[in-house]
This record gives sequence, structure tokens and C-alpha cells, in this order.
Amino acid sequence: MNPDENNFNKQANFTVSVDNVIFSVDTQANRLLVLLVKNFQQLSENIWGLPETFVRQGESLQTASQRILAEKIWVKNLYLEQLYTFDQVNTDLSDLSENSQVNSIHLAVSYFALVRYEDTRLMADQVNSIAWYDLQKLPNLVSGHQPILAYGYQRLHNKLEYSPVAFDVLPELFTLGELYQFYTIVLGENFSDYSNFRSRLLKLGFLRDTHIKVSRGAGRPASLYRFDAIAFDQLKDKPLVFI
Amino acid sequence: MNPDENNFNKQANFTVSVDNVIFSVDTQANRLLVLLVKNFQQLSENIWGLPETFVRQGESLQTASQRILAEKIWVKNLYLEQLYTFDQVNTDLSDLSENSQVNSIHLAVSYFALVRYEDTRLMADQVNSIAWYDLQKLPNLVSGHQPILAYGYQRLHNKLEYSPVAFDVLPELFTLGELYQFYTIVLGENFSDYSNFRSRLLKLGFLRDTHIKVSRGAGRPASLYRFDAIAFDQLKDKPLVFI
DNA sequence: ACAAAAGTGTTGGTGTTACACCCATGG
DNA sequence: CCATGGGTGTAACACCAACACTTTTGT
Repeated sequence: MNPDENNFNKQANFTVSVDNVIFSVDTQANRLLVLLVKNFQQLSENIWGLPETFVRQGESLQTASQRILAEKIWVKNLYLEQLYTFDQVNTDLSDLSENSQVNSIHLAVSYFALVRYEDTRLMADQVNSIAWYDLQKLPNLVSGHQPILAYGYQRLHNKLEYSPVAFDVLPELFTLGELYQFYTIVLGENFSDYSNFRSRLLKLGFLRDTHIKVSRGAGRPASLYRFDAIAFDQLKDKPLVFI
Repeated sequence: MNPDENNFNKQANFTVSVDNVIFSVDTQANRLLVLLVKNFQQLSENIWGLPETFVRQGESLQTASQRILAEKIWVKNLYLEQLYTFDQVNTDLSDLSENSQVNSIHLAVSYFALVRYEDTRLMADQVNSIAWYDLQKLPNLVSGHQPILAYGYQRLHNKLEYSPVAFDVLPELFTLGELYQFYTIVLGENFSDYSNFRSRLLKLGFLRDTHIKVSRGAGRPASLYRFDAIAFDQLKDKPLVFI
């Protein structure tokens, strides 16, 4: 509706990359993990970065995000959404000089993903190494990637509080203790009392008790629950609070 | 960190526009307003769109957003933040054909703004007409702009609930009734009981009673309050709830 | 001119619900 | 040892009521 009618000022040229912040929760080791990659060429400097890619012809942003995810890891269950668009990020891309143009602007459209840790298989190749990193023990990051990662973690934090993303990556059957542990790893130890967390979620009415009992080590066997997506959809109008 | 090392697939070419969703609250008429523009050339079809612009050389996204805002309205107080990046939006830009390239992708980086209605002055020019539209009585919109507008309204809704954006656009001195009315216009009639809204906000401790009394027509004079930004900053760690 | 009525701001009360913290019991 | 369920005190909220102060209306 509002084109630059007077073309005194030329449009900028753009290079556009998609950067993924991919989280997973390792419930065995109580770790919140983020996926990082590194060029073998830069092995001397121990600098890692978010998996990213340039957007190709005929490809949407989301498709590019899914493509790089599929190139790096094999995964069955995931949640994916766009985060934010950062401009003028210094990406340290080795071949940026070849692709960059005079007076061009670099946009980094970031995406946030949460994947099921147990089912993922990392796929390294000849050029890049790839690894899960504990969010508590991050290596040096490519310039500009730290803010994207921080933004992604904040989104993860918020999403857990009012949306059912956890059930996208939890096993199909899970105990309430596992669900609580998942939340604890992401949100921190004292995010809520376990007893209240239980009754709050059960009262919402979208967790189905299968009455199957499992024993994880010692202690009383716990009941396995299932997320009922249909029952949840009927609640989607109302404001939901998980914590 | 992860360039397309094999350049079998060419990068896409991009055109990037910035689209603004600019809201204001007309407390006189109890209306929530959004700023729309229209080309005179398209007067016959009554189709309006969000103010938008191409990004120019040497300009950041946020600068582009501020530029188009400054071109359309004069305003003293505002709140501005990025919303979302939509790709492949059909923008109906009249001169898109000139600028578009074969196999190019169009990105619309949207921004959300809230401005003080009383202080704004619309600036029409020879090419575009411009107007505030009641969100309840929207005209036909340019293809692709309705989702952006809906996304912007949702952001406004959420922001009011946990952030002090209202105080960026309210007058410096305001009564609690005016604050309540502001929230009512945006969130709807029954968002909260007035009595609880009062005591909740006063208990948070960042509203200063000036003890100046004003009479708006009939009724008991109300006290004028001031937003204390310093006191608020000291609370920014804690999770704030306004509704 | 005066009194009554009506309108708006301000404050407090009450029942319900959610929560933090704690404890008893079951497997 | 851990899952499960319940119990208690506190805080927040929806709903309601009373009161304070002013303008408007009626006579």
C-alpha cells in the first residue's frame, strides 16, 4: 500500500539466513541441551554456532528451517516456530564474502525447536561437527548467536508455562513424575510444588490415566498417563496455566 | 557456522518490506484504532493496507519501521517492537513488478506500535490517503495484511497483561478510572473487576498519587496518578501481572 | 436558592479458588 | 523409597456493598 513512490533511495540488497535454536531435554542426565555445530576448518578456535543455512530459491522460511534441522539430526517428534528476525548479525560465515554484495544487509530469521532427545540421531558430515551442549556449560559462540540463543531459551521458558509443547516431545506414555522432572529441568528447581503441579494438571482434564503401573527403580509404581489432544483442543479458548 | 558449502542450490533473491501495525486508543470515543493507508490510484476499490515500506540501503529494520511511522504520523510518545516475519505475502504493491526479480521471495517483517492518540497528527500526501480505523469496523484489507493485523492485536492484548506499555501512551497524569478505561477498550468489558484492578496496581507500588483532584463532569473528583519508572525498574525481575 | 437525586471515585467485606507447605498412606 | 492423595493457612480474586464528594435536576 505504501511503495517508495520516489525511488531516490535504492532498496537494499539482502542475504537471508535461517538460524535454528534447537532444544532437547535429557531427562536421564537432568540436562537442558542445545544443538551446536562447528566447522572443521575452525577447529583450532573452539567456537561453535547455531545450525544455520541460506534460504534457497523457491523455499519458504519454515521449509529452510526444517531442511537444516533434517540435515543435522534425525528426529521423530518436534515442535517448531519462528522466533525473531535479527538484522546485521555478524555470522562469521566463511563464504559470506563470496555471497555478500556491496551495501547488502544480512537478515537472520531465527527459529525455535524442541525435539525429543531420546529419538534424535546426530548426523555429522565431512565439513561440520555437531553436538548437544548443556545450556549450563556453553562453549564460545559465534558472534551474534548468543542473543538468539538467549531469546530462544526465554521463548521455551514461556511456552512451557502456557502451552502444551512438552507433550510434543515427551514419550507417548509418561508418569507425572517424568512430566514434573521435564518442567524442573527447563524452569529450575523451585518452579512449583509437585503436589500442586499434579492436581493442577489433572484438573485441567486432558491427561488420561492408563492405569498402567511402572516402577522406575525404588518406590511405589507410578501410573502412566497419556496426553489427550482432542480434550485439549476443546480448552484452547480458555487461558491455560501450567505452572 | 553452517554455510551451504556445496553451492548446488542457489540462494534466493529477496525483497524485504517492513509492515507496521500501529494501534492507538481513543478514550473519548471508546475505540481501539489501527492506522491504515490507501493509494489514491485504487480509490475505486475500497481496499486499505498497513503502512509499509521497502528497506533501503544502509538502514536497519527498526529504522525502516520508524521511518514509515514518521512519514505517516507525527507523534510524541510511542512503543515499538518487532512482531513476526511473514514470507511470500502478496502485497499488491503497485511497483512490485518493477522491483521483483525472477524466483525472488518477498519477506514482510512486521512491527507493532502503540501511540498516544491525542498527540498524533496524520500526514497525508499526494499519493496516499491515511486514516485511523476502528478495529470493530475494518474495511477490506490488502491480501495478506489481515493475519499481520490479527497477530498485532494479539501481541497488544498480551503486552497489556504483563508489561507497562499503557503508560507509554497514557498522559503523564491520569486517573485510575482512565487507566481502567484504557484496559477495557483493548481487552473488552469484563477483563477484570475495577475494585480489584485498583488495589492490584496500587499494591505493585509504581503508581504515585499526586493528590491533585480532577472532575470529569459529574461525580466525585478523582486523584491524578503518575507512573514511576524508577520504582517499576526495580520490580522488573519479578513476574508482573496487570490483569 | 435550596434540597433532593444521580453520577463517579474510593474503600471495605465475603465467599471461592489457587497456591505454598506439610503430612499420611500405599505399593 | 517414591507415588499419591489430602489437609491447612495464606493470598488473590469475583462479586457485592457502603460511603465520599461532586454535579445535575426539581421546585
